Amino acid sequence: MQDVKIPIQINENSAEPLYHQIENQLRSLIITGQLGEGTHLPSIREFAGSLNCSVITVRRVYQDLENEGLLRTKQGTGTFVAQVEAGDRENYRLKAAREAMLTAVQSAKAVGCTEEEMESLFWEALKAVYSK
Amino acid sequence: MQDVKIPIQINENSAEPLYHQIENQLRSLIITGQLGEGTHLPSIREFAGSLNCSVITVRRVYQDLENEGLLRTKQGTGTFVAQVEAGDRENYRLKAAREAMLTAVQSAKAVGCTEEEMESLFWEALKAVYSK
Amino acid sequence: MQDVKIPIQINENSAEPLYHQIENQLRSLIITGQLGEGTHLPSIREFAGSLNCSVITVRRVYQDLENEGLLRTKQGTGTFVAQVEAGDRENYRLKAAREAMLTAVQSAKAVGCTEEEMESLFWEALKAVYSK
Amino acid sequence: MQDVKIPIQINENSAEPLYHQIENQLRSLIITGQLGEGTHLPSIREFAGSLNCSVITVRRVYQDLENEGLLRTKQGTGTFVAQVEAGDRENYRLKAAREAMLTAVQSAKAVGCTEEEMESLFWEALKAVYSK
DNA sequence: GTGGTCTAGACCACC
DNA sequence: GTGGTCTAGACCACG
Repeated sequence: MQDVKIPIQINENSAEPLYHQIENQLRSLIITGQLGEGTHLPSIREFAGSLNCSVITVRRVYQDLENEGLLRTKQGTGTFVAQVEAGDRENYRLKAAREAMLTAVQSAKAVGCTEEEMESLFWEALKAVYSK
Repeated sequence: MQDVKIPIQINENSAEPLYHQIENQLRSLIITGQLGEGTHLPSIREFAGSLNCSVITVRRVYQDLENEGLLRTKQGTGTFVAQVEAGDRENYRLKAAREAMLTAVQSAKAVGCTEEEMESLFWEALKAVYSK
Repeated sequence: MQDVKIPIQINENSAEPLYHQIENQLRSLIITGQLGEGTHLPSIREFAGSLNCSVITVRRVYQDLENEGLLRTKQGTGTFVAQVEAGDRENYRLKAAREAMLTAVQSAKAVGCTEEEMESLFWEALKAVYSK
Repeated sequence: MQDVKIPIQINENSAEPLYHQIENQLRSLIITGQLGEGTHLPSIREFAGSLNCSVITVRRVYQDLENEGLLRTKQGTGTFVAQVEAGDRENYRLKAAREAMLTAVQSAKAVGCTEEEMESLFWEALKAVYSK
């Protein structure tokens, strides 16, 4: 078991609900292995303080991720990263990425993009993201 | 001016709000030219009836698209497709598609995909969408 | 779609959390088919009023059951019983009952009951429950 | 008086509180006679060490069981298994088992099981537990 | 100290 | 009217 700082970026202006932002980022950290099994997450009060949000919101995040099987929480002890099988981890990653890509292509098709245009936009996006 | 049936598909189970689904599809129809300039859209009441939704929802759709400059409402006469310049049409399309693609790539990167994986997923998505 | 009264019994003195009691009873009503697909559940405010509990608690119940796939909720419209496949319904029932029975037998074994004693206790319990 | 090793199995992942798990197992050991009257239990500190848990937890266990009359604490000497009358022992066993069975049957009825189904599930559970 | 539950009440988005 | 999110703050159970 380890004890670490969790790097979460909150976008105040986003339409995405606060708890969603936190959940998504935390989920990514777990399934990419940046938070290893057994990692002791900050207590809900502490995390709420550092994220500058309500305890309830953090509580909700932890609970949702526990329902997904990514966290394990023990009353009076704390919240920990659960054991995630390598296969599951891979599935999570690919499922999320595949859905994102599919959605993008569907949207592009809906506005009448040709396959060539999409390909060009894809490379453009790739360059934009990885040059940052 | 012409008077046509508007082909809108509503997905009851989607998390996407009703007005959003309708707006997006209607916007696509207009900027891809499937609804030409001057097309007379159904009355709010009529459209609401055929979509089996509330008039409030349709009113909101018409209003939002009018604000975007895609529709034009004439008191007592009805709602019509506005003039869309070729350049604007192109901008709309690419802007929407570009954003979609960027979002997808960012999501994929967030879950740890490599560029190679993304490319593979992109082709997969393209195939899936166009083989339908 | 139908609109009905939901018969929920709250036990104030139980150690079982309020939201758990409501969830369990509602789940039973759904998987036993007493609340058919499409049934329009009371609004969270209304239900909270009749259960004499907080809106938040009802909200949580609805959300948890939605995550389980038993409810479907549409913003601005309401909360409905989702489509549950007959097979799933059967699985739910048997899974719940099987676990309950297994737990009981394990507990009984832990305190040193013989198989004969258990059988006798089982018949006793059956009689007690069904004679009510 | 004797001094023995206490075989307690802790399940880290169970939702059941630690103190509960320990209490239940210790209670079973006592009422089934596996820990005879006068047995000298380990000191709180020692027990906590071997269970790898907090002394607070063990203290609570000892205290609860003392309240139930199953343990007896002598200042400066230690904690011992109290005298359990044969009748009491029998009562404990049957009470616990009876409650467990009743709960199970009620749960099963709540999800719509017929008496026949329950019987079948009961035999299944019995087989599962005793074949281990 | 930790998490678990519940409250009242606010404000927003949707229909 | 509906549900969706977030808040502050209380009290309890666990270690």
